[in-house]
Amino acid sequence: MSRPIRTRRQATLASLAAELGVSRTTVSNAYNRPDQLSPELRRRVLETARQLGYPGPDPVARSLRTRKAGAVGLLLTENLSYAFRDPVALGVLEGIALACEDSGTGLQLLPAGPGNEDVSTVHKAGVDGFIVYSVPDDDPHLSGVLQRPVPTVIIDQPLIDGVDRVGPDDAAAMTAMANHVVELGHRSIGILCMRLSQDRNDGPASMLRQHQAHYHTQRTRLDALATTFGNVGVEWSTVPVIERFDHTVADGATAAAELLDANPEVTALICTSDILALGALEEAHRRGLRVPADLTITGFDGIADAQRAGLTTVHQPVQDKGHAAGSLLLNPIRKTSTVPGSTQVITLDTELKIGTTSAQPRTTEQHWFGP
Amino acid sequence: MSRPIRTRRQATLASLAAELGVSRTTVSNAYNRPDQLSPELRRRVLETARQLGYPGPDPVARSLRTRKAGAVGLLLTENLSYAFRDPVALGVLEGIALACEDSGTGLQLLPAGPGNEDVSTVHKAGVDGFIVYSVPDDDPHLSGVLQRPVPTVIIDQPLIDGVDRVGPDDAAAMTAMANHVVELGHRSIGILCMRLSQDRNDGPASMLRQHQAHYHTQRTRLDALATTFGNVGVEWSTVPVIERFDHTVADGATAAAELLDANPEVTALICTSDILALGALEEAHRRGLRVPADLTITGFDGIADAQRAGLTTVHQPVQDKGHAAGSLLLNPIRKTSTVPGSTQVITLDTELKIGTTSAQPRTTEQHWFGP
DNA sequence: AACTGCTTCTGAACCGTTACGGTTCCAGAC
DNA sequence: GTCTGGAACCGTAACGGTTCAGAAGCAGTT
Repeated sequence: MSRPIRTRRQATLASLAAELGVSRTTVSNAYNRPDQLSPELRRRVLETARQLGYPGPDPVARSLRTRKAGAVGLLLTENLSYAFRDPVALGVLEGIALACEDSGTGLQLLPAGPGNEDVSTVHKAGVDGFIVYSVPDDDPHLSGVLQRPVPTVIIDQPLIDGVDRVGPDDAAAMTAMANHVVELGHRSIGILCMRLSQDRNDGPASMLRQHQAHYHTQRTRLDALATTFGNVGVEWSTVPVIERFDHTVADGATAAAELLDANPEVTALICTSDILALGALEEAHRRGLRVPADLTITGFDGIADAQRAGLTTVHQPVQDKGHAAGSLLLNPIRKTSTVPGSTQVITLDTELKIGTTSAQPRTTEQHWFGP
Repeated sequence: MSRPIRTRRQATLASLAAELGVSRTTVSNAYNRPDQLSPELRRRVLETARQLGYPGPDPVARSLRTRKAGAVGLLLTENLSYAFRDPVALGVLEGIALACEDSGTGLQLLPAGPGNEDVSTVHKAGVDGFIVYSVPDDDPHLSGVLQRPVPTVIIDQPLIDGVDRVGPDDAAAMTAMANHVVELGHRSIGILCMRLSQDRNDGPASMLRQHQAHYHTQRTRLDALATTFGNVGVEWSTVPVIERFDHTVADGATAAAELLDANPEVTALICTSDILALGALEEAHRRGLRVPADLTITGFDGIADAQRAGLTTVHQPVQDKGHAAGSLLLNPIRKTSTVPGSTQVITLDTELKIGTTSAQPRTTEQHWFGP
């Protein structure tokens, strides 16, 4: 098996047609609509194509004419390494890929990492639609995508008028978790959260920063916590919230250390992701704190490692999320909807999973009689 | 933020030029060569574009003219789920993605799963090149790729004349492993290997099947074992080789069980992948066999879990492998090579990692006095 | 006055294909 | 002998850009 020799000038459908003395249409039909010409002629066309080294119709020219690229673009404002290492991102990616596979569509990963200010990659991508995953609402790539006249589906965040969205009900899910912790009797809590905006801030997140967060998901989760704990008399401004730019177990551990150092009275650590919670768990062990006896720790996402660790968390079906987004984009149910501008929103079920890392605080009174 | 209202008919570069009373060239330049027109005119062009809802030059039309798609295709004849679950595949994928990110190129995952007989997805992909990863040498998608007049790089397998390739020296690496096991004194060995061909065969792989294997990598590794052990008097035809179609830890375990049931005299289990070896390890523990005292087990690849388990294995830099393939495709060093048809081959370094799962057989003589 | 050089803009030729709406031909029906 | 209908094939017009050679205008130089 060896590669065909390239002729001086690539053969085209037109040159092949000329060679055969037939019209271009006929050659095109030989490839795309075999029933439109006699088997004999078709055989001749294909045979001559082979001799001339004609590789078949050019995909780009075809795309131009048919207005179909046969691929969707995935925008993820994150280093691609992250997408391949973070279990949640990987699950979503897998779900999307599955949906694409189902419909025979390509999935194009767009290079739009943090360092990449160049939006042109979005403008140059020949795709029939976009899936946007976990992007801050002020991202330039995102506005580039929205300018393109192709359908777009956003996963999780941001929430944009007129754009389809797939995601869990973060507010409800986090409220359920907050209620769980409240019911256990915790009133002295601390929060670990993921990146709130593009500018790195590893440390406490002020109230202002929380409200101005460009990552919608994180903001919603914090709001839900603030509301629920506010209802039982916990003043949110007194609740320590520690932010981490990078999303790793190690960062979760340092965040927990930072929080516990400054607020040793805390009886429950609520984390906006499992990864951070697993880090907190590590840090708790390092300090000799028993979980949940001395410290309650909760996560969010329901990744495999969390289940293994018995973490109390909110499970969300990450793979389904990706698959739903892909299906929404690829299966044009939208055609049935009479209103052209109608937006579809798919809300995914979440489930509060109570594990072995949450329990009543050791002495509920401790807070009142303080040191 | 909301989407621009779509006009009756999408504006094009031509309609925009007409509206402005300038030539198409000028509009094109406004987007692609700002220095070619006065700032004032450029501002007007962009402003009018905004008013008309013109989304900028169509990427497909641009690609047709410039003969650049800005993306490379990844062919992987495997369910995409596999690519996202298998640590080796994931590492390779990450490496490729990194290389693409470096050069601002998109990475298009082609849907070419096992069930997908349709080669048209390969023909329809508008890409500037292909990376082929771990594909059997008789795969129809592969020949589709090779027909396309774009550069192609193959990772691992198959080995095709005139096509660039990136991969380890499997023969040398496996020979090193075989020598290690030979030097420990093992003469009664068993082999667990991955899929040899597209047709499922979970069980013993006959000599014929081994020789006809369509997965070049597996064949090479087996050949290396056969040669090395042949040199010390072990007749290869007597060595049990158990094949598994799916590549999971569970399959490794059942393969080990199958082999050990039929060949209890075996003192060393050489596996062609870490995943299979980890399964074998599980099965050995289940049977109460001590590793390495009762049974030596070796792997191949050097994944993280293997390191954690102390597995004796051959480490190969999977991420580098992907990155090298991407770089080879994207950085056209090829231009410097005078011979147009010259082929580049990058061979990656491997390293024999001796862990805690290999040791001398308990009684080397056992084999000679055997039952 | 002719020449040079620079900036700014234009005209026309592609890029390779498919959609659309035909025309031609011929067998069989009437 | 005309009509009908289907199979086979064709010509033209997009699809939406980029690119290159040059034209026009104008200031400065010799």
